[in-house]
Amino acid sequence: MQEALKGDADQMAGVENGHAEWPAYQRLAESIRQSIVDGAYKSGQKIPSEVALCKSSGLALLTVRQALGVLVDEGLLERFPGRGTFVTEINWRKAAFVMHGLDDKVSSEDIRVRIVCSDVRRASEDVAKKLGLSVGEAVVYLKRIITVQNRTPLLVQEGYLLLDPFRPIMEAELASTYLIGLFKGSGQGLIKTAKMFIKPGLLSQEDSALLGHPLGSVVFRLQYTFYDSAAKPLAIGTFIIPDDALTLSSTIGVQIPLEGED
Amino acid sequence: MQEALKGDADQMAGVENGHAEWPAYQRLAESIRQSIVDGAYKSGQKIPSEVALCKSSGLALLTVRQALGVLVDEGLLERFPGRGTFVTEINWRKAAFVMHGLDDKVSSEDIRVRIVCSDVRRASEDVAKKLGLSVGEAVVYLKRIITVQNRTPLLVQEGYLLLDPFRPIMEAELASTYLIGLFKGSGQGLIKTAKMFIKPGLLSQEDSALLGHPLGSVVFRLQYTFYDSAAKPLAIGTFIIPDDALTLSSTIGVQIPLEGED
DNA sequence: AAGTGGTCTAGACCACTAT
DNA sequence: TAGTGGTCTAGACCACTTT
Repeated sequence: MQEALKGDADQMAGVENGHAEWPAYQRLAESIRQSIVDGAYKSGQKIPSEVALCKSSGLALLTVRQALGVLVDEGLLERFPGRGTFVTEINWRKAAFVMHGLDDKVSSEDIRVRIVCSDVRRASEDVAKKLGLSVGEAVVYLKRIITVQNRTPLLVQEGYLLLDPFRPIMEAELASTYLIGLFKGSGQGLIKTAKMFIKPGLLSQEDSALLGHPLGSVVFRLQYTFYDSAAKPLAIGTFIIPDDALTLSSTIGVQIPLEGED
Repeated sequence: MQEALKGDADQMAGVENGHAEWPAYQRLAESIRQSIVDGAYKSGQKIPSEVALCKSSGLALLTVRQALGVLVDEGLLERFPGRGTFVTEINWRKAAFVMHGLDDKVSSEDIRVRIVCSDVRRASEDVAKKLGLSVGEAVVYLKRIITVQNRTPLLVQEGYLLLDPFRPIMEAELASTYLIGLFKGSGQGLIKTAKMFIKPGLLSQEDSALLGHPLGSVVFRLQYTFYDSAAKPLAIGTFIIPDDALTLSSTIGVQIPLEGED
């Protein structure tokens, strides 16, 4: 029924599995992807319309749209109503970077959280502004160090939490791996949004001692703000992460498997 | 025809436009999003099935699926065949960071590229490995500084290109804003993939002079590898970017508009 | 006016998971 | 066995862009 696809089938990389058939929309997506790689569809140029692809592939409109959707998600295609579908021109400045190296370690069970310091402080101008408080209001200051068991310390966390007078924070909660646990009981106030920024930084004397890294090493400074469902900030702070503990990587254009990294 | 949606309509934030009607799948998505924010659908828990949502909304299956797809893309929902659809538990370690501050500046037309140094060198062990060459083969070394007109320098680029004996590189090409121009003529060899890593770094004496920043400032080091359609590396190098010229930011969970940043 | 993508319907069969 | 999401069909109307 779909003889037009037979030609595409041997362009596929993953069909050799035998009894594991790939869905039609994936096969079509791979076929178009190959046309982009080959240069048949050139960067910035228009590719055949949905209807044309329906005819050439023998697939239904929705299936063709599904295939195109895959490639749009991959950033290979851009679609414009009334104009057509175009091959995205590669642009390294539009890259999105994902974090590696932390999740596998931190999500493992043998994590230890050590509280370096925790007390109630008066909000400084900066902290008050970021937490939506008045200067001088009470906040919880927190400094913790997170270690994978039997290993060198992974990161330092330093930040401020809202002080909820109706629910004092327990010492045990402060050692929770997931900061979210801190806000579980607090009324509406579960974390619904997190905003983060990454900046490069230098290790301070205190933090270099805590992390066992040389003074003046370069680090990632991951600044966060956690919000509740009413978009009210609940917590701000910074994760201080040695550069060897975290990788921020990105692949744009046609995805190719990454071999050994350094 | 779709009276069940009327109740959702006033939960919508963007309907006040009047004659600009929102599509049904967006309205349903917003309605589900609100249920997550309100806590009606709790983190990690299962939400009603597609069929149930069809009935309660009066929409067709595909439209419901489209709405759920939106929320999956936003990272609010996760779907598992045979089990159901669940509210994603928020996890800051799964964040993806996008770059700001460069694109608006670099894409503007008044960009100047100044070549600090460019010559043919013998590939070192490291360069040879990354470009897939043998040690000692000839490569083009390149150091450029990129400036927005009448402003302080934006970034320094330092890297190595494959030397194509059939197509000598022109001086004018080396000043191209888009490095891709360098590979336009070179046979098959248009850039099809870019892989990048971000690390924190310190400004060297030479680069601090070029950028007009104090020695020892912290910077982003954006390491890149550009590949052609055969996954052969064409160019490697590093963009050295002062920390005030680039922002890496991420929002996870329910998206809320970001007000003034610092 | 013709072409394009965006939205939407009303069905269908399948593989997988939980019971 | 029942429920769930994944895939797929064959239509339809609309807003928009280009000619």
